[in-house]
Amino acid sequence: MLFLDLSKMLEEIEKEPSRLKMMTLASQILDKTNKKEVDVLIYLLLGQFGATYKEIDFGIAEKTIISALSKATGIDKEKINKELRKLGDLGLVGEQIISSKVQKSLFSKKLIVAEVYSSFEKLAKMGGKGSIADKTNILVQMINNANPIEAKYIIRIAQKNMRLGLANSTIIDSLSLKFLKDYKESNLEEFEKLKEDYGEDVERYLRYKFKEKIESKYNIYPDLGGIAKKLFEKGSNGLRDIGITPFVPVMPALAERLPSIGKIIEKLGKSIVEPKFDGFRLQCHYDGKEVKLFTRNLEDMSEIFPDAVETIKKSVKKYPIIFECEAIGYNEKEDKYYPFQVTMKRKRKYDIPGVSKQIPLRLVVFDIMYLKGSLIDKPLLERKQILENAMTPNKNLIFPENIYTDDVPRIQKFFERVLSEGNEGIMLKDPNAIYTAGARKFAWVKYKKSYSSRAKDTLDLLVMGYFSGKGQRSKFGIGALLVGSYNEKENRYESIAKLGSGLTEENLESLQKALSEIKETEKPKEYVSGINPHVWVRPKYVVEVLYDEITKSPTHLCAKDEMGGLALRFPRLIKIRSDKNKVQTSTTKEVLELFKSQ
DNA sequence: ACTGTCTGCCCC
DNA sequence: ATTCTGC
DNA sequence: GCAGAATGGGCAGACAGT
Repeated sequence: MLFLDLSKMLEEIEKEPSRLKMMTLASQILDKTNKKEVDVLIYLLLGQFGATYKEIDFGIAEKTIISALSKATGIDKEKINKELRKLGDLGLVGEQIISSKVQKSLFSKKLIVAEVYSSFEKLAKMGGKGSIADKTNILVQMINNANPIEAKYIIRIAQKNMRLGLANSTIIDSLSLKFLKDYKESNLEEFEKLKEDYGEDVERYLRYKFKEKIESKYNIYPDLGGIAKKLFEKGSNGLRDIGITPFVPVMPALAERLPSIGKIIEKLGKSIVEPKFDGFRLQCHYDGKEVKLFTRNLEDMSEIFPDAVETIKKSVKKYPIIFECEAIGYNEKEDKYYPFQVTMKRKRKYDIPGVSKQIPLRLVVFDIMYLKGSLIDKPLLERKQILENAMTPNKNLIFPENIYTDDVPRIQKFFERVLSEGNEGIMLKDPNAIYTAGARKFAWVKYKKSYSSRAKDTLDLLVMGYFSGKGQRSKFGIGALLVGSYNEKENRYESIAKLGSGLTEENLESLQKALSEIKETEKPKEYVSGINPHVWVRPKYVVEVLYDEITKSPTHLCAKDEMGGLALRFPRLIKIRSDKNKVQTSTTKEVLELFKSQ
């Protein structure tokens, strides 16, 4: 397939707001391809390279692409940056620049989809001294051979962000639609018979059936390209032999959120309540010999946590097995867990043995998906029982404490105790629910302090500047704010966070109006900040900000004299406090006290 | 040999 | 991670 | 309510540049 033809079809999808129509358009692309290249096509649609669980990194992103674009077109980087801030997408910038440079070299050759893909594969493999220049050159070559539309999508592929408004779920829809059409063509008699039973809804019914089937396979074999290929090769039979397999990761179940314990119990009834630990999630596979560990995003971390591997080999008695745990750095001397920032240090390539010793991992095992066969369709209570019989706990591998109840005050007490022990919050689980692989369902609900509508953990912070936005936000010229606290002693404002979550279009519109009138060309002298926003503004506006935690920061400078810098974890806008002025900003002293009281 | 910048379907 | 928006 | 797309702090690693 010509890359130009694909690009034109992608543009159709991009313009289309209705997901049903996107599905139809995507299935038309599938109609034009074959079993040889369908996997590559699916990966390109998703803006991903290879199966979800073994994706390839490019090692290039915005800055390198800007260099390439500059080198390919002769336009200087500053100009490109300016355009980027205006348009909010490098792909659009590339498209615009190429289209304004009318004359295209006579020698430019037509791009082929498979060749574009393999160029990126080649680029991904490069490393070492001079490799950034080499990668840049590959991009330059592709851009030089590209039409404006092609350039747009090449750049977006490089960023792994296609901006089509279509992702996994709609691709699965389009596969099921394609599948339905094929089925109709080859089983016309059977189809007519079904039509007698189901009437005009027969197509929707069948498509939904196909979708469910593909989705359930995807959730235990997270490779849409591979699945599409099997479908193209053998039709629905191609999926028959896909089952949960040790060493192929399962899509993790996700938790919903609700604003109070009462509401959760209303929804779930009597629940299993466990602490929510602040480490990272690990999916563990073991066949009696080898152990493989996958993160929440299905990255293979087996080499990185040798102590966890040993723990599993020592404790797990039954296999082949797939189970799930939270891995947290554990301070043996003081018998408590390290904060997340410390556990994060374990995610490394070098000095693994040294840091393993310094920050040993404890595995808190909470679910099981496989033991000599799939368990994901069994209810949680049954899975828990199987899990506890499959391994022997010890100091490095434990089962979480839990209560089984619908008594809200009792859960509240449990919640508060668990918080005081340094956990993030609690998880409430429906004892009868299956393992909802790949889905955020009300089988599990998480509850943290910051979800409560009564949460008073907000700060009133000064807007010090703003950053231009990407995509939808670029039309407002604002993507995030730089906010800070007031240091009374030094009479200055100190940055504590960037704030980009929680901003509605209404917020953005009013901020755009208000901030445009107080722009400063230079950083105001009463500001202290380690990072520079695209635009500084005079001290004037105050915003109310919710957060989960105050952490020591290497980038923000709140309380820099006392602590070297503090920042907010998960900051989000609650409201613009137009009733407050800059004098009413929360002070650095208050922030320090809150930090110490955590 | 050191430092600063950029990157990561990073981890959360 | 949290949050908003169009469907 | 789903699916998608905005956005956060902070860590180690990989290069580029000096």
